[in-house]
Amino acid sequence: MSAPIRVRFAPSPTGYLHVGGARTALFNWLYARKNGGKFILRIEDTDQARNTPAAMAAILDGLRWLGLDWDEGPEAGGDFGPYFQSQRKAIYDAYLAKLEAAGRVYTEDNGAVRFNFSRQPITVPDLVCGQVVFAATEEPDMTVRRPDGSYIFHFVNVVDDIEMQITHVMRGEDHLSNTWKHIDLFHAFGKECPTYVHIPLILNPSGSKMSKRDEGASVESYQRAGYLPEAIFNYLCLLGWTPRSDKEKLDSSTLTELFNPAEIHSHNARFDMAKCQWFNAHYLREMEPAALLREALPILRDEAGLTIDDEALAARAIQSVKEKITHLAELPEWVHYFFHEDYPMQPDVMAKLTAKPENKSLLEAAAVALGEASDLSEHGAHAAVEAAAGKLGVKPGAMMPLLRFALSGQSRGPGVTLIIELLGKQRTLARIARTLALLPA
RNA sequence: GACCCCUUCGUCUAGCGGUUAGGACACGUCCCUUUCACGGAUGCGACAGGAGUUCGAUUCUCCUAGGGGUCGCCA
Repeated sequence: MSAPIRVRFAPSPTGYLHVGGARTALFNWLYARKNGGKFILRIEDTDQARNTPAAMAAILDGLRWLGLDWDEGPEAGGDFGPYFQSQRKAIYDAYLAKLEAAGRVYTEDNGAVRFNFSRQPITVPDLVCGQVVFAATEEPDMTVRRPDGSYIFHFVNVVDDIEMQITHVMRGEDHLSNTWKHIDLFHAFGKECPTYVHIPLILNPSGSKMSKRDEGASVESYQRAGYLPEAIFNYLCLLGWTPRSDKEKLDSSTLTELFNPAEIHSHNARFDMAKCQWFNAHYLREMEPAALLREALPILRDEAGLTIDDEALAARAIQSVKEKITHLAELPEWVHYFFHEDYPMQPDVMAKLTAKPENKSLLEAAAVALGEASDLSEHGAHAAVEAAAGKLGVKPGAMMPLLRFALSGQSRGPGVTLIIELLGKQRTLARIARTLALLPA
C-alpha cells in the first residue's frame, strides 16, 4: 500500500490566473480526484514586493470558477498549514538549520545564504520526459535565503513539498531545467524526491509562451466574456493531453475517470481560440434554459445596459439565438432590439431596403396583413405573411427579409415570425410603420 | 553561449515497424433554409531534412535544422 496521493498547485499571487497555470491546476486536480488523493493549494508569496491581494483573489476566484476545489489551502484549512509561505518562516528556519548542521550552506558577507550543490550528476524521474539526466553542475551555488532573512523559491518549494508530504509534482515544463536543484535539496535533507510530471507549455498562436498580452491568456477574461467554465475546463484538458475517448467533448467526471498523467504529451501546444469557442458554443446550446437565463441576464443588463422588465421575453429571446453565438458576450448584439425601440438600422439593412423600389409596397402589404391578423403567434404570423405574399404573387421569402430589417434593424437573427410573436402586434406594427417612413415614396 | 525538452495537415492530435497516415477545429463546396447559425454530405490539407538499423520506417538510433524552456538575492 503506497502513500496516499497528495498533489499541489502552488501559484504566486503576483498576477492573474494564467491559462497555463489553470491547466496545471486542472491536471493536478484530475489526478487527485481520480485517485482519491488530496489536491492542495499553496500560495507561494515569498516575494513580498510583488504580491497583491487582487492577484490572490483572482487566483482563488478563477480556480473556483473552473470547479477546482482544493482539499487543503487558503479558506479550506488542513493539517499541513499554514498554506501561505509568508507564514512559514519558522519551518524554513528549522530546515535551514538542518542544512547548516550538515554543512551544506554558507553565509555570504552580505548575509545571503547559499546552498552547496553536490555537484554530482542528477537524474530527474519524470513521468512525461522519462529519466532526464543532468551532468554535474558548474553553476554557482544557489542562494536559498536573502540578506533580509526571506527565502528563495527553490528552497521553500522543496521544504514545503517535504512538509506537506507531496507525492507528485505536476508543473509546467519551464521548471524541468531547475528540478535537479530541487532534487539536490531533497537529498541534502535526506529525503527522496517526489515523482515529477512536467507538463508542456501552452503557446500563443505565433508559437511563443502565452503572455498577458495574448488573447485569452487570463482565466478572468473568460469569466468576463461569458464563457462557460465547463467549456474552458474541457478545452484546457485537451491541450497537452488526449483522453482515450472517441469524443473530445467530455464532462469533468469523464475526464477525471480517463485522466492518466503518463499520457501527457511532451511537446508544447498552441492555444487555438477558435476551437476553444467551438467548445463553448456547444456547451452553451446544451445549457438548461433557466441556467442560461441566469448567466445571461447580468450581461444583458449590466454589461449592455439594457432595461429588461420582461424576463420571460428575455428567456425566449435568448433561446432563439443561443445556437448562433459562441459566448455570452456576443448575446446583446443579437437580442438588444427586443428590449428597446431605438435600435439602429444597420447600414447594410438600409441599403437592402432601398435597393428595390417595390420593397416599400411589399412591406406595406405585410403590415396590412399583420394588422388584420388576430393571431400573431409564430404560426399565425407566418400564415398572414404567406397570404399577403400570395396576394401580390410573390413568395413569402421576398417579404420575410424586409420584415426582419424593419423589426430588428439587422440582416440576421431568429426566424422572422418568431420575432413577431415575441414582439407582439403593437410593437411589430409600430416598427414597420417607422421603417416605412424612412423609405422614399 | 551552456544545458534541458520537443518536431505528423494552418491549429489540437491518433499512430506505438507493414495503414488508401485516422479524427477534431478552421477553411472550401453542396444539401437543408425567410437571414444567421445548427445539422447532414463532401473536399482541401501533414510525417522538418539527412544518414543509419531492418525485408520494410511516420514509428527505433544518430546528426543537422527549427521551435520552446532554463541558467536570479522572480516564482
